[in-house]
Amino acid sequence: MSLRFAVLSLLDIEPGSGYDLKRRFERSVNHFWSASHQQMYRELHKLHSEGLLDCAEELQDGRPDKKVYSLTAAGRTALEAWAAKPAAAQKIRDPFLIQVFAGHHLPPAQMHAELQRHLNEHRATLATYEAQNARFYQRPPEQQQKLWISHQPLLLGIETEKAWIGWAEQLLARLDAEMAEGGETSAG
Amino acid sequence: MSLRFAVLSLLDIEPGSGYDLKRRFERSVNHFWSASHQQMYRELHKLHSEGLLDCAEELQDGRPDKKVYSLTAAGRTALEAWAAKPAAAQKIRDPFLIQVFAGHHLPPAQMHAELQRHLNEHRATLATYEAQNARFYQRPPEQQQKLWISHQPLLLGIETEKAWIGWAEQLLARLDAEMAEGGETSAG
DNA sequence: CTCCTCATGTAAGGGGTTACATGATTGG
DNA sequence: CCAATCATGTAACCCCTTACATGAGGAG
Repeated sequence: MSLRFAVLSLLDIEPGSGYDLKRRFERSVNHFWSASHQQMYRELHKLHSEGLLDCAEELQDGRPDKKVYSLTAAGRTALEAWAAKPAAAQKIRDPFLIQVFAGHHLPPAQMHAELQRHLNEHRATLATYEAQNARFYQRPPEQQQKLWISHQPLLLGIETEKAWIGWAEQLLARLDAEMAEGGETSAG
Repeated sequence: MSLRFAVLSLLDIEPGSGYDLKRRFERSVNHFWSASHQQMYRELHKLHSEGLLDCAEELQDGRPDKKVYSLTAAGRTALEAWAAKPAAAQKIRDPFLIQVFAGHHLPPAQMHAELQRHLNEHRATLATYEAQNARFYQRPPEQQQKLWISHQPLLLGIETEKAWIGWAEQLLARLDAEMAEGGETSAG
């Protein structure tokens, strides 16, 4: 039920094709939602068949034709109704944490390597978030004021990544200590 | 693919029925994974049919009989193999953030109320996590040492909830300012 | 008498992933 | 020649959610 409203939200800002949407997902809402192109196309067909979207075929030469979707009045109504509807709070759901939970099945050195790999990934996503954030603050002030609420999820993404990184660093330090202890010949 | 290993991890610690597992999920791994009883039963059947679990029917009187599952040698092998297998880092995926992103469709007062509701929920889950954490530190030291790695996901849960709460408080403050400004008759 | 706990399941539908399929244009 | 970009789709499968179904025993 969430994807359709993410799609409606983006098409409300600016109409576009499935292909366009996929890229806009990657560039703008990636920090709280993602979807494959198949999901996009399926959802667009559904929304169109339900009368929430208009579809205009745009013929191009040198390039494949595309279908540009935009909200109908019913689509806008549906979006507004949903925006006001209370939703349940989301909980973490991270497969890697199952691995950590079962971490005693792994030698500390290997656990350390895995964690380090994840830490690098999270540092990289933090960097992209901060770049996006910096770009936001380079926009003209009136745009910043208009878009400030849409910008808030990115700030949460940044804080969450920082929390993850802090946690991983502390865990790595502890694993280092554990390995040093295990590797010692006598002293305790 | 994740549920099966969460199930194997818990049954590796102690065998149990589907019903048992459901409760153990709620009490112990709830901060990073959850599942309904239907998922449990389905997964247990599958794991059993694949030879990763043994099943012993335990007849009880005064209560319904139960099926107690435990790992086979193949199950333990599968669990260990999976524990060593690199997994992709998880990204946030929160429907509420789509609502925030589309927040301009909502009057600030209503947005404020919704946020406050979510904030309360997150504060409540933080409280339960901290209670769980306190209980961990009341265990005997040798258990703490043995289980320290399995305890780490809870620490991440706590940090993540704190980050969420901090973010929401800052957003609420900003919404307050916004509403005060909008409610003023002249001064600005 | 009603609700809760214990204990297991079926069925239907929605959401998401992965693989396969097509076909022109541009860049190295 | 190979790869990437633009652009849309089908098919199969798995995972998750929700609703429905059964039935005994204990607490209020």
